[in-house]
Amino acid sequence: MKATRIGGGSEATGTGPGMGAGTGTGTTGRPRRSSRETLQDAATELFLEQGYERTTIDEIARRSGVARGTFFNYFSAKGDLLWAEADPVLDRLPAVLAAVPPELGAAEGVRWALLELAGGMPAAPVALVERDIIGASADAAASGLPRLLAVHTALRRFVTSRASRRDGIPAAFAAAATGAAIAAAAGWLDAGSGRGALRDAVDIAVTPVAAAFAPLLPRA
Amino acid sequence: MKATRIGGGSEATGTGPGMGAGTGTGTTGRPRRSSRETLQDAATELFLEQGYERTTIDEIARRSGVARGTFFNYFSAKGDLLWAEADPVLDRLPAVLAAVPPELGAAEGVRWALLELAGGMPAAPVALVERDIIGASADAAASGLPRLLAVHTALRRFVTSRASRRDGIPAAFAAAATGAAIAAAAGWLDAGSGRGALRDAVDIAVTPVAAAFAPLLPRA
DNA sequence: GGCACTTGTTGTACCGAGTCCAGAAAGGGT
DNA sequence: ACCCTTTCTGGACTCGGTACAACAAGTGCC
Repeated sequence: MKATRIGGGSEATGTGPGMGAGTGTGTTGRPRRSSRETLQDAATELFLEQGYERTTIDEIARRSGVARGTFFNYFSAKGDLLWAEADPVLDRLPAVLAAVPPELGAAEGVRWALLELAGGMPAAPVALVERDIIGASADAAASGLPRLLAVHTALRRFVTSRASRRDGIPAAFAAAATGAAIAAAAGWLDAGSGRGALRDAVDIAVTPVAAAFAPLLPRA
Repeated sequence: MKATRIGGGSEATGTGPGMGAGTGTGTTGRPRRSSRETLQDAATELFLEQGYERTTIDEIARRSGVARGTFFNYFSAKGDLLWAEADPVLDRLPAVLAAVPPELGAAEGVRWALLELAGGMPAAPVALVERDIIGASADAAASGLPRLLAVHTALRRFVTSRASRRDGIPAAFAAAATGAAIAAAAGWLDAGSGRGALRDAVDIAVTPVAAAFAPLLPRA
């Protein structure tokens, strides 16, 4: 229950204690009165009404007709509300990296995995559909840091495993690719309704980075 | 006194209210009893003794023989203690970018500015000389986010001003360069005592990124 | 129906970061 | 002496997050 959360990959994405339906024995114990979506909806309402920072967990719980403590059965932090849709996709990154076709080099592999991930992102992810919410609040932005670190860590591990190189290049490439991908995602969110596929935006941003580092990362 | 801190560039680097010595009229009002260094030293001691998270602002203030509230006259947040040496350098970035030789393109200009900045970084920056302190703590890592955003914002502004392009490429390049530079700095810190110049590490990491994006960022 | 067992919910107490503010201390200038 | 400016102090307050013990509400078994 500590889970320093720094390189783990956005734990607590599951459905709180017990994982709801579909876990082993299944249906024993007191049934859940609330649900993730209930809290999510209340929170989104409040965020749109009065902004992220000015909304307290107490209000969210009260509007959901639930005790404050119960909130933390479903979300481990206030900021997790903003990543409800994105987290399941991000959590797939290590698995996707493990599934990278073996004929690809480290750089192409990273690009492949990021595009794969972007393709799986729901069309309207995150409660921050109106991204002004997160953009305007340092607190909200801070909730993105663990995700950023998780992506970076996963990529770095993959790169160092696939390319035999011991200097700073693998980490630099991982960080640069992470940055490019996130910038693409941010721009895609900012583009609003008329935007195209996230995958294309990520492609445009990541491809040059991968191309630049590919010759520097010889096969392991 | 609000200073949302999200795109500003690590404000509150100055010496609290009044800026100490050297501001206009100079020496009027009650003289400062404590100083930034006093608090800094007490904090560093405590961080090394018991770690960053387990050290409270109360303890730092008490060891410095000062009231808790006084701490916030000198640092606007606990995390700022970790960036005392680095912040003044980072704050120079906008000015350095403004001084980029006009014959350089956007990509080369970013590289030039980052190298310039890295060259000015003190040899043992940040209280996190032993970076385990920050690496192990999500809270401590979070204090780096505003700095990261400030760097990214400054670079993005420079790139969009110097290269006429309206799609996601400028932001992607800014983010990739930021990531590469930070990865280099992190690796340099991890290298410990036997490390070379930060400038060289940043050079190695940023150059491929700049080279990749240079052809995509035609002169304005 | 009654019993154990499991799990979710509640309420409360607690901690630490950060804000706010009124009032006291410590100077300088006149 | 008396103003003026600035810092320091101490306390009250908000909010996010943790911990925990008591209670509620189901299931399965006898």
